[in-house]
Amino acid sequence: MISFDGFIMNEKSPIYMQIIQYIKRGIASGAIKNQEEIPSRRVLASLLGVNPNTVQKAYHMLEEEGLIESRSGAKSCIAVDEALVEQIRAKLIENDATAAVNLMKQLGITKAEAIRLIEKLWE
Amino acid sequence: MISFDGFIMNEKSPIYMQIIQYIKRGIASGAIKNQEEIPSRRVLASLLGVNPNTVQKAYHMLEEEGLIESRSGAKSCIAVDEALVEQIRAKLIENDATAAVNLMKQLGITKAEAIRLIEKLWE
Amino acid sequence: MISFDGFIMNEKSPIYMQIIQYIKRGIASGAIKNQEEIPSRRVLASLLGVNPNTVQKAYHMLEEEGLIESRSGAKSCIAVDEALVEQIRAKLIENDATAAVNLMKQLGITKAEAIRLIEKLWE
Amino acid sequence: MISFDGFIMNEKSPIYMQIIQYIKRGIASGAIKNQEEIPSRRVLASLLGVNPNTVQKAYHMLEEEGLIESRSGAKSCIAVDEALVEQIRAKLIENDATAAVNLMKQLGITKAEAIRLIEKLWE
DNA sequence: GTGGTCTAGACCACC
DNA sequence: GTGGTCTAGACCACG
Repeated sequence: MISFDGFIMNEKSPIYMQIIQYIKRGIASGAIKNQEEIPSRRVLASLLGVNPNTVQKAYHMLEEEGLIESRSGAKSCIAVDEALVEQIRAKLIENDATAAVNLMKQLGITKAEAIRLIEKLWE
Repeated sequence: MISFDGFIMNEKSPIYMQIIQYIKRGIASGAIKNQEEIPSRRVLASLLGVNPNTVQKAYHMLEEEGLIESRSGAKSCIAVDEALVEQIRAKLIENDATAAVNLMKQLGITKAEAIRLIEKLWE
Repeated sequence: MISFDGFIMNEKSPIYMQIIQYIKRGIASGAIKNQEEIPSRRVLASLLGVNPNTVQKAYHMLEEEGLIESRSGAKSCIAVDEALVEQIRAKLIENDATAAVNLMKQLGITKAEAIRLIEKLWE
Repeated sequence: MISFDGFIMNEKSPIYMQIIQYIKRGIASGAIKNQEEIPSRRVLASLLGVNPNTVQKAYHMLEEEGLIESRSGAKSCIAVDEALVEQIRAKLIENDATAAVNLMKQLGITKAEAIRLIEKLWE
């Protein structure tokens, strides 16, 4: 069963999108494995303090992307293969790095300073 | 006159909020100086390809926060105390970089790969 | 034993409601007679390809309306007074036919076309 | 502007579906013409006493079927050509007639009686 | 208990 | 004012 312990909700983006991102990151990082069970709408909704429909929307979109399999009355589970995992991971990494670069550029930092900062923070 | 060259719009948050964030970050980075002029609603709206009302909303909220003031029809930007600006800037940079580092670590990327990625994306 | 041969399921209303309507119409038409036996939940469920609980819900509501009664484990169907049944039937037929006529008139079909269509669809 | 004077809401099917049916029937019967303006979400919602979102759902599905054109900030209007109108009309007529035939069959009426009834009710 | 759908209200961007 | 989206709560069919 997927754990949502590390999930932190912010107000910047839609909740259902944050759930999608959390699960995608989990899959990309290997923390969430194929055929792993996901919490039901109600369980996750009460865990996050949101409406079950918000969770439903996230799950539905993940299902449309082929990352989840749902069967009415049964538990839903993750359905990804290795190639898909790698594809998702590559896309997420590029997005994260691009966003960070843009923010730092905007704050007037130089490339050299940025790299030094990354090196320092990595430890 | 404030430049909006580095402004990149996303669809995740309201546009007026993105404009506010951009100006706040500009002040923090020192790119926007005290008493510097800001584009009129119409000019910025046509520059960003959005509705003048959207720009108006952003300016109005900045005005309420005391970061902008009207002066005989034209608007100008008020920067806060220099030392404070630098302090805020350092904090923002560290936050951004830390967030990026954490996200990339979570996806299982190595430090060397991360730095190579940053260099490539910086142009 | 009540026959469900003519039962056609649609997706517009709840299944249990369709079962209730079918039995009520059967009583009105005289196709279902007083004290006639109804299929058990399981038999009807497998016949219609639905969940036994769905049939159970329909039977329960019919029982509350006094149209069905339990008798030593088996269920039987209670028809109301003969004259009343005929009266209800005439009214239902007229309603159905009037509704169909109005809909088709509204769509600009001629009487002759309508009759030809009915003949064709009747088989 | 499309009139909803003759619209009567029932509880048997979803409200948004009834709105769709009403508009489709209007198009099929010629009562609603191409390029005709449709009421805004709010106007129709307050007219029918339902939530604007329910109207929105109906309009959205009609748009997906290519029967409506929406432009943000502007009025929406009907967008159908002759061939499409005839296609919709044929489909609706068949559905209505089939439903009527099934209901009457279920009430134990004969084909001859049904046709006599239709003829009588048509006047 | 499970997932699926309908209705509702508030907020957003745009004209 | 317009259409579009997010969140919410209730109900349904099914196991």
